[in-house]
Order: sequence, then C-alpha cells, then structure tokens
Amino acid sequence: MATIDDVAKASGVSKGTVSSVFSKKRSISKEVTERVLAAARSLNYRPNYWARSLANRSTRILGLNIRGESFKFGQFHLSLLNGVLRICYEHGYRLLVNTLSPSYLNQVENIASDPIDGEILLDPMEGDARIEDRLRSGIPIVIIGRPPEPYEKAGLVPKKELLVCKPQQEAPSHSFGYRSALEMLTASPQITAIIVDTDMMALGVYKAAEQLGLSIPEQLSVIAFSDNSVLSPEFTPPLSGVRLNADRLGTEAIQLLLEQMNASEKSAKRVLIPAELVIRGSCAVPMIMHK
Amino acid sequence: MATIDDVAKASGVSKGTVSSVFSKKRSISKEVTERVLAAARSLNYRPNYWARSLANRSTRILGLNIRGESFKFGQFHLSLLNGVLRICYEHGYRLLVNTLSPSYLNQVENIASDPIDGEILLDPMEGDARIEDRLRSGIPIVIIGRPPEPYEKAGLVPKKELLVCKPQQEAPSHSFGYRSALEMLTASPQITAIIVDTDMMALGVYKAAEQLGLSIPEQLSVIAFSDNSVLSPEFTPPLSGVRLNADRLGTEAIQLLLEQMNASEKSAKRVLIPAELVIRGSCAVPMIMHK
DNA sequence: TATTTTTGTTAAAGCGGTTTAATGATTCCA
DNA sequence: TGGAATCATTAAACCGCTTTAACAAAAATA
Repeated sequence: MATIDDVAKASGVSKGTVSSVFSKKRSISKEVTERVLAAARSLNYRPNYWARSLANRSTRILGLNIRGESFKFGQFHLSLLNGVLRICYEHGYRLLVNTLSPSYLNQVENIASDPIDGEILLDPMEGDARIEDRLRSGIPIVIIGRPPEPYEKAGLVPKKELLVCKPQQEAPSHSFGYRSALEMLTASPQITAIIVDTDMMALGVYKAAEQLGLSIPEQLSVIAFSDNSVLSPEFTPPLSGVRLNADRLGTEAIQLLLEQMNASEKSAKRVLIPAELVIRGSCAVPMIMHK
Repeated sequence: MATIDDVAKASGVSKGTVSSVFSKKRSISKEVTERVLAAARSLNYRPNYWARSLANRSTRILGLNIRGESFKFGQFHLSLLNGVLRICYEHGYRLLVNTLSPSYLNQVENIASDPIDGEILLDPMEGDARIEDRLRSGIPIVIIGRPPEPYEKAGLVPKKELLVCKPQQEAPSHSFGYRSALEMLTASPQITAIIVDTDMMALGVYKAAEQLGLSIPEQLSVIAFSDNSVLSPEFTPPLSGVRLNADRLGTEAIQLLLEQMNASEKSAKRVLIPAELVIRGSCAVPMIMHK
C-alpha cells in the first residue's frame, strides 16, 4: 500500500500538505490540491484508518456490546440493530458488534481498549464489570436494559418454579414453547395464564393447549412479551402482546450516545421508552375485576 | 488514559518490556511480569487498540459490508449475521458492520482504507466498485451473492412487467404483498403463480387471494423464496418455500475468509451453498407434467 | 514604499504501540 | 573453567498519519 510519504514525494510537496488535502482541515491552493489528488489516484493511495485514528484520538466507530457466551440475535435485536444502524449511517459512523466472551477478553494478550468512540451496552447485569470499566476509561456509554426495581414492581413475589428459561443452544422457540407448556400445564393444572417471550413460542403454547383440550382464553390466557403486529392478529385467537418498540429503543440509544459524545460536559441521563400493551384476544378478563 | 510509557516508568522497566508482557510475544521473567501487571492495574492501563493495530498491521476486525442507501436487515440477514457472529466470536474477531453510503465514502475527507483485516461483501452488483477496490488494496474478501448466470438459467425469458419490487422504506412486507397481489391479479387474471420473498409477504398474498375468491393452490400457486420452518407449515394451505440456509451461508463465508487470511498463498474459491426446495401444499402440480 | 495581514507550505514533534539489534547475565556442557 | 547457548532487558527505529511552530510569499493597508 502507498503511504502518505509516497504521495508527498510523487507530487513534490510535504506530507503535511498531503494530509491537509485529505482532511480538509487547512486550506490548500487549488493547484496543489489537484496535483496531490492526481498523484494519490495514480498510486491508489488511501489514508490509513488506524494511523488516522491514532493521531486523531477518534475512530468514528461506535460499539454495540452484547453480553454473554454464544449470543444469538432474535427479532427484538434485529429491530434494535436496524434502528441503531440507521442513525449510525446518517452520522457517518461504523458499527462494531462486539460479542467476544469475557473469558477471551480477560487474557492478558487480549486486554486492550476498545477501538471505539462510544458504546451501547445491551442488557448488562447489575454491577456488570464493563460499566465500571467504560466509566474509568472515559468512553461514553449508553445502557439498554431494564429500569431499576421501583419501576417494575407490582408488589407480587415471583415464584421461581413457575419460570422456565430457554437455553441458548436449544431447539427453536416454537418447539421449546410447546414442550415447556405441555410439561408445566400437566404438572400444575391450576395454571391459568402463560407469559411467553415471542410469537413463535406462543405458537408452541397454543399447540400444547390444543392438545390438552384447553381453550384460549377461557381456560388459558397467553400473552407475549413482544409483538409482531402482522403475525399476532392471525393467531386463533389473536395473540395479545407488548409492543417493545425495539427500533425506537435503538435509535434513541444511539442518539443519546452521539449527544453525549458531542457534549462539552458529560452528564448521566435516563430515558424510558414506553412499551404498549396490545390487547387482542388471548387473555381472559382477570377474575379480580369481577369482584 | 495511561500509556505504555507511564507503566514502564512506574514499574522501572523499558516500554519494550511492558509491550512484551502484554503481547506475550517474548518471554519475560515472572518477577518482572508481575511488577508490570501490578503497575498497569494500579494505573488502569490498557494497551491502545489503534496504536497496536498500526504497529501490527492487523486489527482483528472483520467487516460485513452491505450495499446501498438506507439498508434494512431482514430475516435472511439475521440468520446470516448470527452465523457470522458465531464464527467471529470463536476466533476472537470483532465484526464491523459497514453500511455507509457510497456518496459519503466518496467525499475526499472520508476516503480511507477500511479498518479491517478481511471483509464479507453482501450481494454486490456486478462490477461493483468495492470489489475492484478491495482487490487492489489486498484485503481478502468473500462475496455472498448470486452465482453467475449459467447456474440459474432455466431458458426462460423474464417479463419485466411481472416483477414487483418493494421499496426499502415501504410499508411492512405483509401489506405490500397484499396490495401488490391484489393489483397484479386484478390487472392480469391469467396469472396462476406468484413467487414472493418472505413468509410475511406470502401472508399478504393469501389474503388477497381469499378476497378475490381464488383458491390456493388450485387457482393460484404461491411459493416463498425463503423458508420459515415454523411458520410456513401453519399456513392454510402450508406454504412451500426455498430453504436458503442463511446461517450456513454466513458461517461458510466467514470460515472461507479466515482461511484465506491465514493462507500463505492467496487463491480464488467458489463455494455453493445448496438451497433446498421445501414442498408443502401451496403450489399446484404444473400442467406440463400432465402432458 | 514600508508595514501589516493573510495564505500556503514545511520540518519536526507527536499519537501509543511493536520490533530489531545490541548487551549483559545465566545456565549448560565438556 | 572457559566457551557456547540461552534468556531477559533495553535503546532506538518504526508504523502512517496529524498538528504545531516557523517561515516565505502574496495581498492588503497606510
């Protein structure tokens, strides 16, 4: 690859001048500009990104950091990603998707600052080491995740035995939903409602209900913690859900990030993206309302 | 941020030694290693990624380059991305998603080599400038896209007027499929089959057919150029489709890329990921077979 | 015409790492 | 016990770009 020195030599100017031609940070006479660009073209020169970043202390790359071993993007992340990418695109930023495992990053030879100007952390654990780390190194971050407890407590105590988690490498959501529902409903016939993660999982639950002769919503209520506005209405009965606005979550997050990066004085902000309850027909009216 | 010099000073060794401690490319006595690491820890030092990349001429970042203005990821890309990410992850590479527009990148101040060791180009046009460009700069690339004509010609001449394209910023696939099908079928009642892009679009077509009183597959055949193995069987009638194996497309592409990057001598390879026809019930048996 | 301003260019000093060549200290082996 | 081989460390050069300070030439001002 040709370097800035080659171009400088070829066009008979100093490297400082070539730099200015490309960065446009200083005015260069038209005549010289053209001579330099011509030389650059014939040498097939392009400024080296890393060298530039090093000197500029800025990469024009934003990071999307996702926790965990063997992570997999789902519908929710897809929308979020699309939102993020759109804004990145508009502002001339590239997006670095970082899914490397903590164990890898903890090895001495892999320790390094991330090559980014700012970062979005998706669903970090409470007290996640990465947060502390970014704050120390002064990299602006935006965290997407659950609000702290006060926002989400309804005064009910969760029963752990009623919670089923889908392992990452598990079968598709659909069959997982089917099998789990079948098991749970058989073991605990007193269950009257199920909250699932996705539409596909709900489809599995519907199938299990049908097999067990349970009618939705009369005997079993189903709701998804997500919403596919095309698919859900086609269910029989139409599936209720929660519209999470993942796309907006992404755009707001990245805009907040850009705002922080440009702000002269840093600050901490909290933004709540509202989720909407979409009631269709898969949930019975709670008994408590008949009191 | 602390630099390597700070750490060197603090631990009383030269920067070369500190570098060796972190890169592990040269053996350093246990005693010195520990002294250096301790100093690094207390200074909160992490090697600078850009400086390292500059000196190493390698970034351990792979690129995923997607064409076009305002691109949006769909189901297909999601699977592909998951495949790519998994392999990246296993090999300790980060993934840079590059969706910047050509117009942006063509401005003088934005011209720069990409900060990557290798790249996947998704669906480039024929003679795409990026291909030529990567080859010139010696960056290994893998192209995901349609094979050249001989592989896909059935000897039929496409009629342009029968082709409908969904604009990027258009309404959801579902309603686009519905409206387009309605229009086309009304305008040209002799149409007996429709090929759509996604399941959602097919759903729209089903709806249009129902409204027009056309029965599937007797009067109208529908097939999707994609396959959602959970959803498609649930259609009435079950939707036929083509399993594109996007996930495998992603993993094979990135593996090919890594292989090329490590190969002592470069070569050009072509890999065909087979697509499978999944016949369910939405297509009539072609008349020609009754002859 | 002398003086100030403006404009364009350059040499040299960073940016924060890695690497090479040289050197000193140990260990190994006969 | 001397010489070779091994190991640990360092100073200095280098990676390719940006930027600062200095300066010369041209233009503007008095």
